[in-house]
Amino acid sequence: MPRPRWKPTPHQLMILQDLYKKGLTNPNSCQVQMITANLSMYGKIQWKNVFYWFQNHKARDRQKMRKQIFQQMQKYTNADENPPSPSPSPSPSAAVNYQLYPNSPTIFLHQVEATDASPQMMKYLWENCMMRTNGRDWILMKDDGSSAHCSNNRPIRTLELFPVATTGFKD
Amino acid sequence: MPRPRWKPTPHQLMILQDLYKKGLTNPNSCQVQMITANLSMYGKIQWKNVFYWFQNHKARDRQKMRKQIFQQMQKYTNADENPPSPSPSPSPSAAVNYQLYPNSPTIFLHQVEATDASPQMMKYLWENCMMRTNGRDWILMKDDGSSAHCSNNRPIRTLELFPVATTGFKD
DNA sequence: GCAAATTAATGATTTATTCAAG
DNA sequence: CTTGAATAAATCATTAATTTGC
Repeated sequence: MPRPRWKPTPHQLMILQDLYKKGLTNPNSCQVQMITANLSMYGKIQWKNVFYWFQNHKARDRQKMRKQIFQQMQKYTNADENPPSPSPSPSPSAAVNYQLYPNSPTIFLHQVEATDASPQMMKYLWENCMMRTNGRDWILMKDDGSSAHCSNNRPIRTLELFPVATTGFKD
Repeated sequence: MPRPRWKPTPHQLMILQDLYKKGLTNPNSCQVQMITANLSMYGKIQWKNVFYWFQNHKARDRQKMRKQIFQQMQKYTNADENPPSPSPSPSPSAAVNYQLYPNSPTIFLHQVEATDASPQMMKYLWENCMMRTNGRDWILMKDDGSSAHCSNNRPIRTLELFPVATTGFKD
């Protein structure tokens, strides 16, 4: 009865993590679409899977960071014995400077360099998304994961722009 | 430079409010799509406009309610003079029972009856969405509002199912 | 009256929390 | 316990009301 959840293949996961590490933490819908298209070569995947992955990854990264900071603070406040440093007070309160709502500016792709996510993908993302950053499309996919062409006069072509040759990766 | 915001026409607004009042406070994506299709007869509109409208409307409804409750509490605590009722204490703390995360169950459409949003719409929503409540689609539209057919083998037909005759409403 | 200045509404986004599968 | 999925809350940003000084 319950629909099975999507589970990224190792290769898909690696690409996602790589993109994230390279600075793409908040992809717009166009970028999500491109990523989805690329990753779909390695297994069934939908737009929303990618979308949620970035949402969750960012949130939990942040969570982890907060937790660390909290632990640091506790360490400093609890341990009355030799606070590790007498240098100009890297005080606990400094840690609170962690910015909660940075209103993150659009991440530009030149922050993202060559990656497992193929240079072609980077090129495509740059040329087709960032160059018209104002014209964000909303791109749709059917829930069953079928490739759901979204034709608005001329269809949006995506997959054929990515390398089709095998990468030697096993899923 | 800034893209203009969508503004519901009076008729669109009336339909939205009507649906909301009738109990449809949390439409799923399929329902949003159907509503969008219907409303697009009365003016340019996109999927996300409808989606956001319900999100915001619900949130601000809730906000208003909380505010009222707060004011009630203040009234009771500040005014030492004759608390209006001696009945089994409709105490302020009772108000706090307001459920923050009700994990709202899917609103079923039979809660929604004949409405300004045309019986056809209701029928369609029921037959095409609720009957396969597990198969929520993600439906997409281009950001420019163009009608962006989403063809997955057979195209999704929507508009022609709604009445096209004028309703006598002025936008 | 009537604009410039403030404030209230509300559309659009992002972040935080919660639910639930595995 | 981890993490995909979904909803709620917080925030940003633009437009409409409204106020204010002339």
